[in-house]
Amino acid sequence: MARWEPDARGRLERAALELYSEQGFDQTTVAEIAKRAGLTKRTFFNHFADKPEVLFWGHEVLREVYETSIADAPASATPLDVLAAALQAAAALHEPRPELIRRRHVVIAAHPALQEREHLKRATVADTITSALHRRGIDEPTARLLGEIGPAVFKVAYDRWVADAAYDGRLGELVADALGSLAEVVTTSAARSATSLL
Amino acid sequence: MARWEPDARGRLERAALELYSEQGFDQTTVAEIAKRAGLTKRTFFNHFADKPEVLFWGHEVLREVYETSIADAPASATPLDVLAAALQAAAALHEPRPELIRRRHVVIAAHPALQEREHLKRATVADTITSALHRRGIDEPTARLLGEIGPAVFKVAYDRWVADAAYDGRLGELVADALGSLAEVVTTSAARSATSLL
DNA sequence: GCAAAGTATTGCACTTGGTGTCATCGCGTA
DNA sequence: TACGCGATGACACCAAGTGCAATACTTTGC
Repeated sequence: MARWEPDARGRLERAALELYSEQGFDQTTVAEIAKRAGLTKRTFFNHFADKPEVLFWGHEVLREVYETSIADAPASATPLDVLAAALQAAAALHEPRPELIRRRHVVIAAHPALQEREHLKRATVADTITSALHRRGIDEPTARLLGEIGPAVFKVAYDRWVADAAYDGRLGELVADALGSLAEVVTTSAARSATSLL
Repeated sequence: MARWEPDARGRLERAALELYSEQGFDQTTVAEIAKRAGLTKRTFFNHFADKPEVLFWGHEVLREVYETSIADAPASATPLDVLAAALQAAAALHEPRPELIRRRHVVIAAHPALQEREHLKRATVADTITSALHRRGIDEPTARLLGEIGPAVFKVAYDRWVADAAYDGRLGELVADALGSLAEVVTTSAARSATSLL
């Protein structure tokens, strides 16, 4: 696929992350990104739909990971077990390059427009989970619920992980933690409700 | 606050919703919206930060509702009970004008840029819930978790509600349903885990 | 080797979103 | 009546994003 110089797309991604980091998202123009990558503005828009999109490779891969890990879970697993396994698979995807992900996270945290895009991507992940669960025979409302809960739980763990380099290599643990808290919070309340019925 | 004609802001909101509905978001220019409202493009941007924002009044109110309903919940309530009460309060806020909300929903569903904004607003709601719970003495990680879970559960109910006019006046029930499913899914799995430990 | 076909890149013109600046209008108040 | 203040408008400007046609390079078939 290589033409003039190989990997135009990758060069644009790297140049964009650098410039967004150095100067901020607003202060960086697309022409500037293209120039640093040795290309032109028009070529940038041939590769990416818009200025934010250049930061959001990865999400295609993420969706595939969810899809396959949910499909491959043992038949005996409960719905929540399946979700847990999928979240662990997603965590494993993040572990290898914490520095890169952290740089990206800082850039996104600094600009609402990028957060918007991130949320939208998260929503597509929710849809992916939902239909993958549904495909296992889980009823639609439950699948939807777990599809929404999954990314929510993951975010809680991810936010802690990304905030402190001391957690490097332990995102999986943090995800397990968050799932544990969920169980605790819900069952505590359920127990109380049951009691109050007596 | 009224000057030439009263309620410039409201006129812009109505004109925008109409035009987005009639022609689509992309096909509508800001100049057009302003013209229908009897104003100019510059005035539009004096009232709203950008083109999407004109659809997202409401969210300020929503945040206040969450804040006060969480603060006012009885001291004896479990964290999940508090969240449930807050979600019911939010539901009550939606009930009165289903047609308007539904029109708005259709417009948003038709365009990614608007969905992005919606997701961002939802995230700010999550933050509001988190800090309101934290202020009740609930520990930070649990508060965060519930802050993320809350809007997720609400969305499941809201999506069903908005999809079918037969649910008018029953959003509260749908929210209760979703919370029930959550408890079921989580406790089922917890029971299995406990069993498997024996 | 060479021509043809295909694809990545570019140049250019154009629309629109969004901002800065300054003038103007209409109202409340001294 | 004069003054101040906030809402509106006119104008110029920059950058995002698109459509279209030209060009540079690569690959394929011969």
